[in-house]
Formats: sequence, structure tokens, C-alpha cells
Amino acid sequence: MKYDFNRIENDWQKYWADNKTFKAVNNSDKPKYYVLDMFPYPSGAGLHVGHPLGYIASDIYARYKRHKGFNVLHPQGYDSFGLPAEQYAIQTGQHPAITTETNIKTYRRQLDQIGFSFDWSREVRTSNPEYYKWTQWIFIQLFESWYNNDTNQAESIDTLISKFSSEGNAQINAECDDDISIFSSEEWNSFSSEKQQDILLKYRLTYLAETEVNWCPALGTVLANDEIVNGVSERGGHPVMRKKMTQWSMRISAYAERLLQGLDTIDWTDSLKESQRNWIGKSVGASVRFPILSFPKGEAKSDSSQPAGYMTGGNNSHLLIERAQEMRANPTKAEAALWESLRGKKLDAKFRQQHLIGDFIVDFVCLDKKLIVEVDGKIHENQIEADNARTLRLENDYYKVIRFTNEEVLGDVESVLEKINKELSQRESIKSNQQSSEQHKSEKVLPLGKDLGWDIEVFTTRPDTIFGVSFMTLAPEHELVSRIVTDEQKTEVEAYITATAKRSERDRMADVKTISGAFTGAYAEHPFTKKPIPIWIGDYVLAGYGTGAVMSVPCGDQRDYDFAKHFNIPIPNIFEGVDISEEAYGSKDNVKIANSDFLNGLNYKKASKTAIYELEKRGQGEGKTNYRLRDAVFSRQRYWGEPFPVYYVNGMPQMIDKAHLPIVLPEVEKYLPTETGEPPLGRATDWAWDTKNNKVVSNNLVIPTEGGTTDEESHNGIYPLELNTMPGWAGSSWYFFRYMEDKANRDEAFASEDALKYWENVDLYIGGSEHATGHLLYSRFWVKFMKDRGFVNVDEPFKKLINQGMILGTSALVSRIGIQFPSKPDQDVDKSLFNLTLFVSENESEKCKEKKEKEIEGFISKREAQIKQKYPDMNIIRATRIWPMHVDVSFVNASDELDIEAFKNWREEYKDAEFITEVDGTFKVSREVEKMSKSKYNVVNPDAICEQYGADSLRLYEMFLGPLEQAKPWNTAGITGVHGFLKKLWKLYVDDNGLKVNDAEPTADNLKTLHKTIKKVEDDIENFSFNTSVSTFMIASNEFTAQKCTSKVILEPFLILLSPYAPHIAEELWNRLGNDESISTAPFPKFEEKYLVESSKNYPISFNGKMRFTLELPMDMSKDDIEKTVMAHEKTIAQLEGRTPKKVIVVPGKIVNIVG
RNA sequence: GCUGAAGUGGUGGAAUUGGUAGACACGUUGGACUUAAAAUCCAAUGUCCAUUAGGACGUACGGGUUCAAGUCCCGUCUUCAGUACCA
Repeated sequence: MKYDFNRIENDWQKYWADNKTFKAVNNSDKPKYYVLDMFPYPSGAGLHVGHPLGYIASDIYARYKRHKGFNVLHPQGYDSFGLPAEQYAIQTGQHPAITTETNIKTYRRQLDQIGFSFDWSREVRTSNPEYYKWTQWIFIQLFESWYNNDTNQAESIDTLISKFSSEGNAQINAECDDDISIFSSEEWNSFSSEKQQDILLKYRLTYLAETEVNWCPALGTVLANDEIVNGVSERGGHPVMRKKMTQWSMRISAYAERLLQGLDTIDWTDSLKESQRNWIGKSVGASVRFPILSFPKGEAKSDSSQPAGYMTGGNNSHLLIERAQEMRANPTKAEAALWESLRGKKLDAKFRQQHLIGDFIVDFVCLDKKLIVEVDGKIHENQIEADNARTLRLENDYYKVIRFTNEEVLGDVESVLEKINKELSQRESIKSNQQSSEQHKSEKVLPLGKDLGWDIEVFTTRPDTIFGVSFMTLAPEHELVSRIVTDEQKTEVEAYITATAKRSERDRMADVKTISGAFTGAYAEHPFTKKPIPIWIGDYVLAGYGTGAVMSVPCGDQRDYDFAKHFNIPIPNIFEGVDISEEAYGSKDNVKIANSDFLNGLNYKKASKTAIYELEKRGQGEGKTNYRLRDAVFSRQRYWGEPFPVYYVNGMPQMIDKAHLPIVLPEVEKYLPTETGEPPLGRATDWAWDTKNNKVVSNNLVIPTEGGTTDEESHNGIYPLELNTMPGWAGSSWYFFRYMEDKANRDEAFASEDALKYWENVDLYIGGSEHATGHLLYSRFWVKFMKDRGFVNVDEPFKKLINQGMILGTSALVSRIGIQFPSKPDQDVDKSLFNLTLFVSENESEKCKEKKEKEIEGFISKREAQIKQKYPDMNIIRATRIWPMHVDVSFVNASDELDIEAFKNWREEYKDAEFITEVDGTFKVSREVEKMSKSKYNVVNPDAICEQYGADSLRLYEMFLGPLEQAKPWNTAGITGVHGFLKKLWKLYVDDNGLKVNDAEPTADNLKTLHKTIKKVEDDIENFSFNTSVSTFMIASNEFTAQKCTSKVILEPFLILLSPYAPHIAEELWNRLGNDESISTAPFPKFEEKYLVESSKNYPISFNGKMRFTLELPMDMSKDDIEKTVMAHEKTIAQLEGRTPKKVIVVPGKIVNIVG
């Protein structure tokens, strides 16, 4: 009887479906085990052999666990919202739901034929309203929650509101936007409802905010960071730009620390955890504030332009004095002229030139009368502001400031002097008031830099190197840049900013080597040394990370070092005994700090701690932890996604009550954005929310809210709905909970409390590594949130996770020789005569080469002759080129030989192609391993494999290819190996007369083979080493065959071992052995050591570590006896050639090694 | 650059604790069966030398530890994956 796999597989698949063999129950005496695959997006292309790899592995594990006595949940479903169905809809007008439905049918058929033990009664589809109802519900929960840093968990927004109304927000330690002002409970209670909503939005875990997003114009939507690869979209490779848009965001950053800590509690690969750690990007360090001095060094005062404002802060008089001296030495013409007159004592008072008053240098001052005279050049706008601020402060100190322009002074010095004189006389009377107001004055004086918030705040992980700061660098986009830049530097800085803005994100990323930047002319003050530090801008500082500004320590950071070298900025060394003449010393280890005042001699740890302490003492900084993880943008300008349960009243988002969910995706006539740039939902005619009747109604009923009317009546209580949809990761962030409940019972909740309690979380999760930072991070975030709010009981969704490796295609390439005979087109020629399509076989041997060259030449000259004959006058020029061309792998056999006939029929253009073959008439292709792709014709469809070899062969072969987690090439030819094994296995049980198996007593060898196989297979499955199990089956089957084993007590348990891998044949034979029940829950055979105990061992006898021969010796022989026996052996004597060994190593049961 | 994984026959891979390197397959070669092909079965198959017996060399490269190293240690190179001016 033949192994009729097609019949067998069909029958058993039907049996499993009919008997609901794999239906999981939500209560059982057995321990639970939850095995999950990452659910697929049902693409139109269907499955190729790479897709089922992970499913086969998880199925083997699920089936194994059933044999081991577990109540196994092994569900499957579809991540059915997504771009391809929408793109297809845009092109064809077909509703994405229809496309999706069709694709799912194909997927289901393909999955079914492989014989998976899925419990389909729990299927989910993210695009089903009954499913996304709960996605919307979770969104509402997020909206109605805030993150309390004191309790370190999410809480209902109600607790926040009650805190606001009882104590205001000053004491609240929440994860929230950073632009929130402090208010008291009275203020809160007096705020309008709209203002309150506005404030609450800044605290909610999902919030609406104008954010800079990754906008992909080609796709017409925003993309998350993990949807962008190398600066272009993951799907389609379209360019991505930064754009400001109002979007829903998820406050995942609130969970950064817990997402990081949670990694230590789960069994994932190190590389995956590392990816997540990188993505979260925790750095511990300090936040430091550097006051801006805005005191440009070396700035020349010229005729035409006036120096920038003299705004300063902190104690820097030494610098100002230096500066004043410089200015005195280089007066402008007007200043020189006026000084001439003032000094010439034409007036009654004593004036000083370029004198220091407080933090300011003034042009001229009469100290007695507190009169300041300023001579201004052309004043820039922002300098007026600065000068006004300065004037204000000086006036606080009871100085009077009068101003003249250069022109006034140079034109008519006399009238200027007259004005000064007049002021001097008026100042007499004011002088007396001064003392009485002294008290008042001291209250009002503030350090100006601080007053205006003109600090530069930086984040550093190396506060220990703070004395190594020799400059600061701001991102070109930093908001302070335009305010601190000096006139001199303005042109340069502006040019630099423009140049940077022009460069795309991608260029900036690609070109890291080029150092660029510009000096702003401004200075900041070092918090400890009080020395001025030049402020630069440079695009190596990113606006999006930290504060968008850095304190540059060239001796300790290579980027700062390179920047400093490039712009000739000093590089002070603050490391003890480290040479920094070539490069920065970036390490934190093995070094002590030097030239750093109170930090001298300390190591990284102590110095950092001390520096932070000192900064805190001075109020100029504090210890801080920074995360790279950004809040996740949650809006997509797409049709085929979950609609938001949100409507807007006067621009403020409102949640639709849970009772009215789901809000079903509306119909649109086209799936493109509207002409006005709104998302596709903007095309829906019925997309407004009727708050009275709680239903979606026509847009026409919405009365425009112009003029700010807020009363319900004027709207009829009907408001516009949100036009964005949710991103792909919304539905996939919680689907594993939905499976916990049977379809029949999941209307009331996303899953019942009992179900959630019973199944807890996924014990084993298998899927691709491409989700390392997307799906796997978002899911963890949502689960933690749901745990906080008491909706689920677990902290982590996936206890153990394995990434299956990619299966690559083995492309087949032929060498094509194209020959063209260019001719003048004016003639009406037979074109087919001029193009020759010639393929040449790939084999490289010399003999063939000669033959082939000859033949190629033959073909070409023959054609030339034909042309000559037809067009005798034509001047023929021959042009030849060879290029490799992909051919469909299905035309190629295991020996890399091309089926020429099949290839000719592939395409019309190859019908008359010529082939130059090997000597034996075969045509060889060359092979290349690359990603499976339609365009490379190397995609292998599992349908064809199942048809030709059967699902069991496919399952075994996919496992046999290599380790699960490793990428490996597919080569269909190799499947004959495992298929042959199944045929042999069949013959072990069944022959032409029917069943061979009988009640024969097992031999010792039979038992040994069986138990060795039990042990190996069990260990392999536990270690997910599925490839080695397959060879173990082959070995066992070969041994049983050699042993002519027919014993049922051996061959029956062997089927259970095989059943997870090749379930159909196992069921069939199991059934033939007389079992009525499915094999699927038969207990896994118990391994018994006693059958493996050997009486003797074939010892390898080594000489100096090299094995020379083997010797069969009893297992219980003593060490001494082994040595004696071996030494007496004739082969030993021959090996030694009379030498006396120095040493003999005997490891009983292992090896004998003779040294000498 | 950083992080992680890896490098073994013609190919996929095995060797899980340092103890006979190349299991199990594919492919190749030869043979049996057959009119023939397919299927099936048998044998050989790391490289080199040798008629045989046997020997030398072999796990990316260079060192080291050990009676013994694919496995452990140091250094170098290469490949793949992820990530990237993250301060």
C-alpha cells in the first residue's frame, strides 16, 4: 500500500475540523499553555514558503505541549487593517473590506492545508467592527487616564480633576506636556470648561497636540519612527519629511522606565531586548543651565554698526572691563567726536567713556548726575528690544539714559552737547529722591539673563567633565539662536540655518563626516569658573533630543573634538595622564579628572555625583535621566483603519460614550485625501455625531461654528467626527487578550475576567524580528496601561519570544547573450533578423568553454550571413553583451539544470531563443541566495509543495533546513530527503498486505533506539532545536528498518514523538494501529534511562591527541585495566614504535589519550 | 561608529559539559533493477599524498591555555542583522 499523503492529509484535516480537536477550553484540570504566532496581514500575494516557518514551529510546540498534558491555547487571526488593501482600493475602487475578505479566504485555505492545530473558534480580525469596538474602547480609556509619577501608574482622569479642584496643580507629579503653567484650586474652579479641557488634554495618556511628524507625501500620511527605514518609508521607500501637524499622540514616554525594567522579567533574546533598550534610550546624567552672557569677544565696533546689546548676567565684570578697554581703544567716529567735546570740559560735569555700570558698558556716563549718554549706529530690531531692556534696568538704578545717533553727533555736536547740558541741569533735582527709594529698588533688581529666561539648558551624561567645556553648541533650529546671535554673526548664522534646513533628514544622516557650524557671537557663562563660553550652532546637535543644546567637551567627546579642531576652538584636557592630541577620550573608565577645581582626582562616578551636587547647590542644574523614546503619533490620514470614537465641539475633542461603540468606518466614494487635503474620511457624507440620538448622522446637519457659538442649541447637538484613523499598531497591541475568549462570549467585554485570569499572558510568542521596536513595544505599553487601570492582570504580554529567521530564495540565473546588428532604420527591414536571443549554460570547465565560444561564434556568423544575403549592401556592425537574467526557479531541477522547453514557453520573446548547452546536452543555471521576491522569480508557493510532497513533508523540511532563528535559503530540491523519509516510515508500518505492526516482543536494540529518540526529541523541542529532531527521526526510522522492528510497543509511541512534526501521517498510522481517538492528546512517551545503559564502549585511542584507532572495552572496566589493555594492544605498540609514553590519560567511558 | 549574531565539505547544516570534526540530508560519482525513463535499492564522497597498508593537512586568520580546542582566552579579518551625530 502506497503512502497516499494527499488523501491522508485531507482526511485528517477534515477530522480535526469536524471534531473541533484543537478547541481550547477556558477551564481545565490541566495546566494552561498559550502559544501564539504574530498574526499575519492577509496580503493579496498569499503565503510563500517563508511565511509558515514560524507557524510550523509554534504548532510543533503547541502539539508537544498537548502531549505533555497541557491545556493549550493556540489561536490565529488576521491583522486586517493596513495599507496594501487601501492602495488597491485607490487603484481599483474596490472596497478594502472586500479585498481583505478575499485575501483572508486564500490565507485560510493555505493555512488549513498545512495542518495547523489552530483553534479557529477564537479567530480575530482587527478590521471587524466587533473587534475594533474594543480598540476604540481602549483608546477612550487612555484618554480618560493620566500618569501619576508618585504612584508610578496610570490613574483615572477623575482623580486628577479632583486634585485640581482641591489643591491646584502645583503639587502634582504627572507625566505631561512641559508647557503647563501653575494654577491654584480657585483658579481651576474659575476656569471655563473649555480651558479646563484644554489643560486636561496636556495630562491625558492620549492627547491631541501639534507635533512635528514624519510626513510622507507619496503615501499621504504620517509615519511612526519605526515605519521609517534609512530616511524613507518602510513601505514603498518614499521620501519622508518633517512637518507640523495636530495629531493624536500616545504618552508612551510615561512608561519608558517600566518598559525598560520589564525586559529583565521576560525570556526574550538578548538582541531583541537590546533593540528595545536602544529604542528607549535611557541615559543618566545631569541637566545644566548656562546663563547667556551675550558678550561677543573680539567684536569690532565699526562706524556703520553698533554693537549688540550689552546684556549680561552673573559675575563677569573682569570680562566687561576688558571689553570696555577694548572699546575705548577703538571708538567710532561719532564717539570720538563727542568724547573730544565732553573731555574738553565744555560742560560742567565729569564724564567717563565706555564705563561699566552694573552688568553694562555704557558709552558715556556722568556718575555724579547718573546720566548716561549713548551714541547709536543703525539699530536692529531685536537690539531695540535688548537696549530697551537695558534702559529699563538702568532706570531702575536711577540712571537716566539719553541717546543720540551717529549722524546727530557728527552733524552738530554743539546741539548734542546742549541737550546733554539740559539733562544735567534737570538731574539736580532728582538726586535728592534717591535715598528714600533705595528699599524699593533692591526688590526690583533681578539678574537679567534669568529674568528673561535666557539660559541655555543642556543635558549631559558626563557632568564630571564640566570643566572641560570650551564651547556650547545649539541645534540650528534652537529657539534661542535668533535671539542671541550678534549682528556680526547674523549673516553667517542665517546662511548656515538656511543651508541646514535645505538638507533633508536623509542627507544629514548620510553625511556625518562633514563638520559644519557657525559662531553666534554670543557667550554663556560657565557655572563654576564663570568664564565666558562661546556659543556655536551646528547640525551635529539634534533639535529632537534632550534640549537641542549641548555643552561641548572636546577632550571627552569625539564629535565635540572634531568640531573644535575644525573651528580652532581650544581643547582643554581635564583627564589625568591621557593624551588627547589625536582624539577625544570618550571612556568613563580608568581615568581621573584633572584641571577641574573641586573635581580633581575623582573618578567618573564620584566626579559626576559631586558636580551634580554643586550644580544643585547653585541652582544651575540637577541630576536627570533622559529617554530617547518619544511619544508615539497615533493619527493616520488613511481610510482603512480604526475610526476614532471622537467628535469635536469648538475644536475640543470629545469622547463618544462607550455604550455607543463601535463607531463604524463610514463609506466613501474614493479612498484618496480630499481636494482640501483632508484625510479620506473627509469624503464621507455621513460623518457627524448626533449627541442627542447618539448616532452617526449626515454632515449636513452640522452647523458651522463660526463666531464661536458654543451653545448646544445652535448645533442641534450635532458635531463633526474625527477624520483621522488609528495606525496599524492599534489593533495589534491587544489582540492576544481577545483570543482568550471564545467568539460566542465576547460581546460584553474584550474578554471576560475569568478568561483573562485563566490565560494570563502568552507563554510562547513566535514571529519576525522586524517588530522588535514597533508592535512589541507598543503592546507592552498598552498591557502595562491596562494593568494599571485594572483591565488585565499581567505586566507583560509575552513571556517567551522567539524570532524565526527569514527563509531566503535561491534564485536561478541564466547568462543571456544579446546581439544586435545596428542598421539604418530608413530601410524597411525584417527586425527579427537583427535581434538574436542566445542563452549560454553556466558551467565553467575549460572543455565546455571552448565548445561554447565556438557555438556562440557560429550562431552570430550564421545570422550575419543571413542578413548579408537579404540586405547585401548593409554595413553590419556587431554589438554583443552578456548579462545574467533571473528565471523562474520552477524550471530548474536539483542539479541546476534548466528545463529548456518550459523556459521557452514562459514568454513569447523566448520562443525562438537559442541555447548553448553543456557537452552532455544539459543547460546549467547559476544560483544566488537572496530575499524571496516576485521580481526575482524565486518565490516558492507552499500549495505546490503540499500538492507534490504533502504538508507533512513541507513541515518537516521547513524545520530540517536549519535552526529556527537563523536565516537560511530555500531549495525545493532538498525536500526529497524528508519526503523519502516519510515514505520509508510508511513502509515500516504498512506493506502491500496492510499493517506490518504486531505484538512482537521488543528487542533491546528496539528499546534503545526508541528511548534514545524520546530523549533527543524531548530535549530538542524544549530547546526549540527542531532541525535536529528531524534527523533524529530519520536515524530512528533507519534503525528500526535495519532491526526489522514490527513491535507495536515500540512503533506506537514513536508515532507520538513524530506527531507534532508530521501530524497527518502520525494520525493515520495511529488510527491503523487500532486507536479510535486522535493522537493529539496521547501522553508523550516517558524516557527511561535503563534502556540506554551500555555494557561496553568503543573507546577512541588517541596518541598525542590524535585518534588512531578504536577499541571496544567493557563499560565497567577499571581505569587501570583500561590502561593495561590499551598498552598491550598490538596497534598501540605499532603506534609507539618502541617509545615509552610519558603519560596515559584514561577517562572512563570517554577516551584514552597516550602522550609521548 | 556602536550593539548583537555568526564564520565548519560542492550545498543546508550536526557536534547541547573541552574528549572519535563533518551526524542527517541535498548534490555528485559508480553500480543494481528496467527496452527506456521515473521510482526504488546498494556503494563511494573534506582536501592532498600513496598501488595498497597508511600518512599529512583540515572548523575565517594569527597567537595562547590544555594530555586533548570547532568549543576556553587574547588579537586580527570577514559576513549578516539592528541602530546611528542620543550629548
